[in-house]
Amino acid sequence: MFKVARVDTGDGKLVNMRSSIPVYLRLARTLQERIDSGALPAGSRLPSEPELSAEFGVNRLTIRQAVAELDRAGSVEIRRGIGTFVRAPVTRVSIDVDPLSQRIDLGSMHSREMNGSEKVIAAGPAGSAPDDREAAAHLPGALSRVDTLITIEAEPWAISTYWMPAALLPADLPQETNMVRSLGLDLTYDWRAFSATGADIGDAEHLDVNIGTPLLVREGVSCAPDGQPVLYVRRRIKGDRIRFVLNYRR
Amino acid sequence: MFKVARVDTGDGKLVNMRSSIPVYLRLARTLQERIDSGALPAGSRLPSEPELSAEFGVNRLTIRQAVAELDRAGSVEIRRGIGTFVRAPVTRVSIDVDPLSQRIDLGSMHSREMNGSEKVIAAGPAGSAPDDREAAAHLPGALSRVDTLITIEAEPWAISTYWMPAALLPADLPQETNMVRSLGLDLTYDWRAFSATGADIGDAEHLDVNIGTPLLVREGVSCAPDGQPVLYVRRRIKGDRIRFVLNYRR
DNA sequence: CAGTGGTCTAGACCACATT
DNA sequence: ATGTGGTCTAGACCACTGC
Repeated sequence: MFKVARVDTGDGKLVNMRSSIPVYLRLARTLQERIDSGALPAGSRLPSEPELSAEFGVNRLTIRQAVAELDRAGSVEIRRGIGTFVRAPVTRVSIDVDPLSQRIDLGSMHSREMNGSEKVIAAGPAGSAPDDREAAAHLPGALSRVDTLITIEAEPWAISTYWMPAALLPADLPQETNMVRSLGLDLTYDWRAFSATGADIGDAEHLDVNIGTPLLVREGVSCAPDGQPVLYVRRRIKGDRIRFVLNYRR
Repeated sequence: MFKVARVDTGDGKLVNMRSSIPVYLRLARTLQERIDSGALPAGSRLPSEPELSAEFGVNRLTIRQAVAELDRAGSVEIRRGIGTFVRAPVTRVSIDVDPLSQRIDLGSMHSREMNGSEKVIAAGPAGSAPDDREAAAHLPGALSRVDTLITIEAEPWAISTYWMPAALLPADLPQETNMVRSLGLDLTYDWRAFSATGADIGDAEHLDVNIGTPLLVREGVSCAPDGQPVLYVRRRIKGDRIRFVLNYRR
């Protein structure tokens, strides 16, 4: 029923009836419609792969391809050994940020009675990696680089990378730390930027997500009291976790 | 050479030497290392799938699985019928935003001498979809909803969804428009938020990207001069395209 | 035309979670 | 033990690109 329509050209060869849209995509759409229509409500289990394979008359791999699309779209959650389930609409934690001072950060999570920590993954001199080179465009002189993993409630939440003049990196940086505080400077924001990216292999490993998972990127430069830029930070945060809110209401 | 190590248990059965990390992931890492090391510089073509299949002694499908990971990680770009190429580091368009007034938006692209347009995809009353329900939490009364596609230099760039009290939707909304202007109100920002998400099936279709592609989400509520919230906007922007910069320097 | 990546099949076995 | 999703193979054919 969901097979590619084929016609016999007379010489015994079978040719596709070029509906052009591949089966796995039509399948993904069909399943998404069942979700949207309520036939498969949030939390419910999809039929197993062999069941779907039988129902639609296509190979199990084709089914898997369709379900993988729904997974990437965030419509379903695949649990190995158990089944595939319809996701409930995400609710993101909102981080309120004053548009002017911005003095609130992920650190504000601590004040939310959430059990968070920041641990150093790697520290050392910056090299010639693409991101090292970008950092060099924002800060003067030779740079050091520190990578940290922010964990909240025992779950990895974000990866931060800090670049700073080599002289500023504390020699005795503890493995568990609050980077900004450990620099011992009163920093002010120069600029901050928001963008989105997919998890690369390293991100995926540390954050325990699939490669390509959407991440919210927040980066920027901070200045020392004398106005000199001394810190460039790039933070990649699990995209489905968080929302930065800027309030303009007076 | 890259095959799963197996041992004969004596009864003729072969059992995996549980290196536990699947072949396709080890392959992806190997290829990523070749990219990072410069052995495969930006712009260069990877060996074709049959070539990689022969080199590593694994099935072509396993190769494809590895390359697909690199694609999702943004490391390579697959061009059908041509080959797979190492991506250059992305450079994003920076949109400067005054943290206080924020009176700049995607509309600022027009002033950048870029050829942009906003076209209506759909318009009508809001239903009970999850996002419709969220909009209802921000605005009073019965809502209308307008979906638009923002195109710049003939390439789809962003999808916007606007919710507003039904009375406010212009009856003669042109197919090509500037939504905010066509409301004919002097709006001020109540709040704006940034988050990240993966493209769903509809997003992917309109933006011409793969399902799950990271998108930057910018949403918020605007108020009429009398202070009443009258517009809720949610915009999904191709993640690798753009960066919102908030400047704090005085 | 030849070469590239894209889709699909049938079948095997594995890893994980529950019963 | 059973059922779920995860990995891998061998082989076929298709769709697109460039020569």
